[in-house]
Amino acid sequence: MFAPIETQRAADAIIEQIRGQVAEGALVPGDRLPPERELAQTFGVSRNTVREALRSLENTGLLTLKKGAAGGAFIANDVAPAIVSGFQDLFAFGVIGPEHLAEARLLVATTSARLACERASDADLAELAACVDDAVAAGAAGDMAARSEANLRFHRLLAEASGNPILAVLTDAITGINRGFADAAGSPPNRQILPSRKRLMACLLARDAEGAAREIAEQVKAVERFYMKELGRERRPVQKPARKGAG
Amino acid sequence: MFAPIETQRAADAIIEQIRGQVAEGALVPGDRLPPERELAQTFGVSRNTVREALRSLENTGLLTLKKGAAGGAFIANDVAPAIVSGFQDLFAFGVIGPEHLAEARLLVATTSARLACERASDADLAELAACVDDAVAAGAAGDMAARSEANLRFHRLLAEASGNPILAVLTDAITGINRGFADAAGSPPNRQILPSRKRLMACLLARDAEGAAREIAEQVKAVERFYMKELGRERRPVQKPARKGAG
DNA sequence: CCATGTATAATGGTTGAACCATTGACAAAA
DNA sequence: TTTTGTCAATGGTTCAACCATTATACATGG
Repeated sequence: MFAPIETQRAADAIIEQIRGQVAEGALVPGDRLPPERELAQTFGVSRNTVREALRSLENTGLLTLKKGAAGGAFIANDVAPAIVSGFQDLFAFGVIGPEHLAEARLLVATTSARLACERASDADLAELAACVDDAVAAGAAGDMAARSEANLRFHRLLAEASGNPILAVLTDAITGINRGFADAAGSPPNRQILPSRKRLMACLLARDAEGAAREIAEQVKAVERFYMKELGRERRPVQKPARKGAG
Repeated sequence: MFAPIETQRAADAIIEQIRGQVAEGALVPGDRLPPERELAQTFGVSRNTVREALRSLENTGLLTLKKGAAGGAFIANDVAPAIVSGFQDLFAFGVIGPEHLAEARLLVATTSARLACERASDADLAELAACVDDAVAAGAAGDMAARSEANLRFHRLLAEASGNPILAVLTDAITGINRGFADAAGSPPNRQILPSRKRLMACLLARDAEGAAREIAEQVKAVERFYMKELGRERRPVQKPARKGAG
């Protein structure tokens, strides 16, 4: 008969309104919101409350706050970092384990490779090739950090070449978590990676989707094995724990 | 020679510290942070600054703020909603299009089905079966909203049964965006969905991974076609636009 | 003894005013 | 023309106060 009362915080209501305007397309990337003091008047709240809302939206990547004379709150569409840190949080909490990560990485990488075979433009392929060259050069120069960075970038480029931004975001998320492992364990030697990359590039150029998927799957698994060995950490296959209902 | 100066905002530094404690495992879900007033003293900043940090973390799902005597800031691990809304933002900005969504949905659903065949517990299968029954009952009762909800829940349960939480989160994200379509177009009739569900359940019980994947793929595609027809919206296959480098 | 109500204290939610720091634009001076 | 100074706009932060909500302890009445 009667429903429980739920009051909404002022800042949340502001967040909702701004999100709504974005969803409707009334606010597009690059647009600038009125100054905080003006927004406070418009919404009929204090400036602190407005700030809480703006800061939260900035934190999720929806806004960029710039100080100074021509500053203000600008609409950005750089929300990928929020998704990435969301996955990182899930990992930190143990909701996602290394085994889930490995499985997802394999899935995303093979799918990216398959789709990239169908859709990669010449420019994409050139970028991928250049990235491999960078890794070679960095390895030759002994710059391990740069080499590792190039190897991670390769996955990102491959995902972009797939034409599906969702895969690119997921690749970022997975890489973001895996970077911790890479920092701790170092990267596998180039002699383990580079031949695979060469073969993969050949598959991409030949538009051989299954070959490309197989190739990157092998390589991802090899890197997994390397981490496992280096860290002595057990990255066992997914094993479902007992669940709420029952086994 | 000299590097540009970058000052970090106080609130961001606080966010970093709290995130760090969570990542280290020093803070686990359920833990309670000191009151805002105390944190302000500890960090040597004003209470408003502390609040900005706490509010941002609450907004990402890392914290839950409870008011009242035994209230405070509690560590939560409910970050999935943040990931979901992140994807919704990407969709609102047009970074992700319906065609990307359809592709991802197909991928996630088929993968979930395959893995669920290997790993689903009896309890999982029972829940899935019960969910199908719910959809039947809701359909018979003419409660379209409940039926639609049950059908979406089926995907969620299937992803959970896969044993990989990443798939569950992605399912939530995709569902979150798709819900908009479902609200606008209504759901496909049960006669289109239910036979497929029955066949899928049979595959799951028989641990027939390929059959299950094929079955849900067909069904997802059928739903896509339904939306396309109902909304007159063109959900065309992924077609890469001209890119930065060149075509 | 138990149920009910009531005061109290802890805590987040909000306010308003003030000041600082940064930034860009424009004017003034060299 | 180039440099330098000034100024106004804007976010960043602080402080002090008060309100609203909640759990708990305590008193009150049956």
